[in-house]
Amino acid sequence: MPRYARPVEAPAEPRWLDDDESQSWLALAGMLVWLPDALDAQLQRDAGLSHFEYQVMAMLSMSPDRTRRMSEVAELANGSLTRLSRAVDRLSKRGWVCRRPDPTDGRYTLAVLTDAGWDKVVQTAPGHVAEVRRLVFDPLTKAQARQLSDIGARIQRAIGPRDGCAPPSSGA
Amino acid sequence: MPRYARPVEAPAEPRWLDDDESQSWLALAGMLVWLPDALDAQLQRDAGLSHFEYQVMAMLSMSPDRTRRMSEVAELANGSLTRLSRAVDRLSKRGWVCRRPDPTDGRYTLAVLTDAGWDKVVQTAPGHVAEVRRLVFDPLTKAQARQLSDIGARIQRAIGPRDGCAPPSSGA
DNA sequence: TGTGCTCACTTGACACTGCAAGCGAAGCTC
DNA sequence: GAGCTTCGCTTGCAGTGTCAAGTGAGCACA
Repeated sequence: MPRYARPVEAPAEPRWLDDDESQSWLALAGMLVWLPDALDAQLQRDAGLSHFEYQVMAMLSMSPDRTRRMSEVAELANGSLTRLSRAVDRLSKRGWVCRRPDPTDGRYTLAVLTDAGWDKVVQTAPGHVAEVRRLVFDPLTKAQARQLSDIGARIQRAIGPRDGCAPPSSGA
Repeated sequence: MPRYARPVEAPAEPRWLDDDESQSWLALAGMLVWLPDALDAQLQRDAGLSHFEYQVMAMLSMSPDRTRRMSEVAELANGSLTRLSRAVDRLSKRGWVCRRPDPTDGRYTLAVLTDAGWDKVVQTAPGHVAEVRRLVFDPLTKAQARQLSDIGARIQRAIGPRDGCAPPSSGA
């Protein structure tokens, strides 16, 4: 395991993790690696989509007129604008999303979910939700699920605001 | 937010997430994106290492003779053999790790942490642990930290064994 | 009007990753 | 001990991500 307990020759003297903490961190670190991986795998297998691409389409599917500015989509999907731009390239090629200049301000670009894109989301969502349920909520007690919500919020608050990204508790 | 609540026209009828679950999932998903990012950022900034590279070196620093077979390192660092091979390429170029054929079986390759690599780990560890503490343990109550350990274990168990990777609870 | 700035986005260069094919070393069978 | 298979690792390639530079629309102020 990575060195989280005190090394033999420590230069500074930070507070090393005790046994409980080490174990928690180990469990968290594993989850951090494997859960996104598992969710991506399900979407890739069943829908040919990355989790990020799915999030982009799912988000558009909940927006008025299935339309939203690129920068808003990027923020809501937890991704950079560059990443979104490339994802929209891919989704456009597949006919699920298209771009359109914002008539009210030519600097903005609107991403629009097409009818085919809507169908794709409607068809993909149940399997994805089922996987989230299977991997996250089924194994946990109700109390743990509630705790998880608080734990996630606290950790995100500690990370602090990412430049240009959603403030701590905006659900948007 | 992505569509985890029921869409207007659902084809199948899975169990959609209720409000509590949606909120938990939202918090978890955000954490899943931002925590690895924040940890990587700290290591990159302070040590010029990715989290994965750090894990590789940290793991070697705890191994007998600072040496271990490539395949073992890959497994312990939660990475593929390809990924490890390339990471060791990079770390070798910087003089922190070197490869050596296993004298007992020429098929294996041993990764060895050099003296310079050891120094690098010793120098990097305190800052990294401090960041883990700042982002994870300081914001949580003791009880939450303990819960997190169980939560992580349950979710990893649900994901199941990844091919060739550590079984559920082997600390190895 | 025009010059220059800012803003939202895209694009080019480059880095990292996984898949699958390739490689040499071991082991197995005859 | 020749030939096949298996094993552990590396490598070519394609895909996706970031950073920084580029583009074009709007805005501000002379």
